Amino acid sequence: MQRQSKFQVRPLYLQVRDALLERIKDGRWKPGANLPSEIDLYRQLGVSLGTLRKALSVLESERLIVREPGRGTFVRHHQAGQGLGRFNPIRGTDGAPLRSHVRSRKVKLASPTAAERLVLRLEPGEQVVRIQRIRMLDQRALAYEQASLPDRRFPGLIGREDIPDELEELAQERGVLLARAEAKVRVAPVTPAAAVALSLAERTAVLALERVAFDTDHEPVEAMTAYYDLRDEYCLVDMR
Amino acid sequence: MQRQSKFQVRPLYLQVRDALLERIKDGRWKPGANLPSEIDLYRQLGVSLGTLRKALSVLESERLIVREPGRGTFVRHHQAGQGLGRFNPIRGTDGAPLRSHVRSRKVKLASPTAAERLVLRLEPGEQVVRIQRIRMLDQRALAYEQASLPDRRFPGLIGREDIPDELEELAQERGVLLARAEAKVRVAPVTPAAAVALSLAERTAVLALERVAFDTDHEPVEAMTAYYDLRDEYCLVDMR
DNA sequence: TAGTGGTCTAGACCACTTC
DNA sequence: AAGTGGTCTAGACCACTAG
Repeated sequence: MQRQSKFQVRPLYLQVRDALLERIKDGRWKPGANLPSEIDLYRQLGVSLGTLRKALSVLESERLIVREPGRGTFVRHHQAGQGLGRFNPIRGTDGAPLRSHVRSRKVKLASPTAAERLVLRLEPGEQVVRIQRIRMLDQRALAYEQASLPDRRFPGLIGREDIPDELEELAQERGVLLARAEAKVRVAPVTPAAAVALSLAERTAVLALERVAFDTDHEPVEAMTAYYDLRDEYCLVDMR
Repeated sequence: MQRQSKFQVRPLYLQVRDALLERIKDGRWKPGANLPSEIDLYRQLGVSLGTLRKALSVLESERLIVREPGRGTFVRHHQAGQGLGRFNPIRGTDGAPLRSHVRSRKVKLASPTAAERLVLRLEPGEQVVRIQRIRMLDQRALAYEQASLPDRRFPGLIGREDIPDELEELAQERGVLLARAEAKVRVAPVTPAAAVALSLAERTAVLALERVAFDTDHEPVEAMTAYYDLRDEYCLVDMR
């Protein structure tokens, strides 16, 4: 590691963060794994305890690790079956993430739209995997969504029957570390396909959500468009 | 200050944070003011530099201060005329906060609804100040909003002509430190009053936003309901 | 040139978990 | 009893800003 010098250098604690992140990315430390203790780590890396701890704090604030006093430090992992994940803002009456299930799922390879090329930063000729889902809340159709992922990054999805229904699960399976997602929420008439899926009259006004998810390198991972037929549910926005 | 002991004690750096926050709240350090240097502060408080810096980092992450290397540490303040503030999620086509102006403004004292009593945690008999606004984007009516604030906390608003149009401005004027806001976004038919204000047909589906803003003590400050007639604008949700 | 915040170190003690 | 992460200290050097 390179210490601070009179030349511009990424601070040591960020270099340490990067080095630790690398070990998570390359699979040396898998989701749920227990990291070495802080003492082992700072000796191993040849930095001071304070610097190591600052690096760990960054990873913690990025929600990539969790620290448990007395127990250790662990790579964060997505728990399946917790309802719509961290990157879906729709909440139930009680404010909790919705526990929906997917009824219909279609997967196909396609050429990206101009919008997808842009937000997913695709090279000319790159294809996308499109996944269409109908999400149910008990017996009611809640949402019609269409997610697009770069085929280059998610190969082998086409024939599969057991594609995860949550972005978080799929990302974890592929070792992709999600960092952030950004959604644009609008009121819009349902598209014909969504109207059929949700059993709504044509052009009924629904909540339309366009989401883009990014990984720790700020690279776009998925672009999703979804139409929600909400009753008491709502889209939660938390501002700090 | 009380150091860590074998009894459960709020960590020293959080006690320091509280002490510094107190000086901002009581007006000793006003918005925009330059805090004493870190050296002065840690000597004055009788803690180590590391502890003081940790306290300042907390305040910085709470967006209450800004630190500028080589210049100093300052109490954050709201700049007027920056468009809809930090606690409004509506964005223009370019992703920037909207620069709207208020055309009509009505203020009155009222008895709170049951919902307001709940979210604003009002004592029996407490009154609210209700502010109705029509927000314009150039010549177009963009939003009809109704904000309710506890009269106890914001006295003297009733007769005034120059009530700030942004929550952030009003809070700053009263020395209230905003920390967080939470909004529920739905698709709903416009209310009759909003339909008139926005020149929409009755029961047109619009984006309805219910927002509650909290201060640094987690006390509710304002409850707002707004109806937006959006064109290319959208509600931005950032998830981390 | 003096003053500011940012980084980094080495070492101590603490509360908590686990065996 | 051993090991973990959390807190706290004292002191050093750095880059940057402003008079």
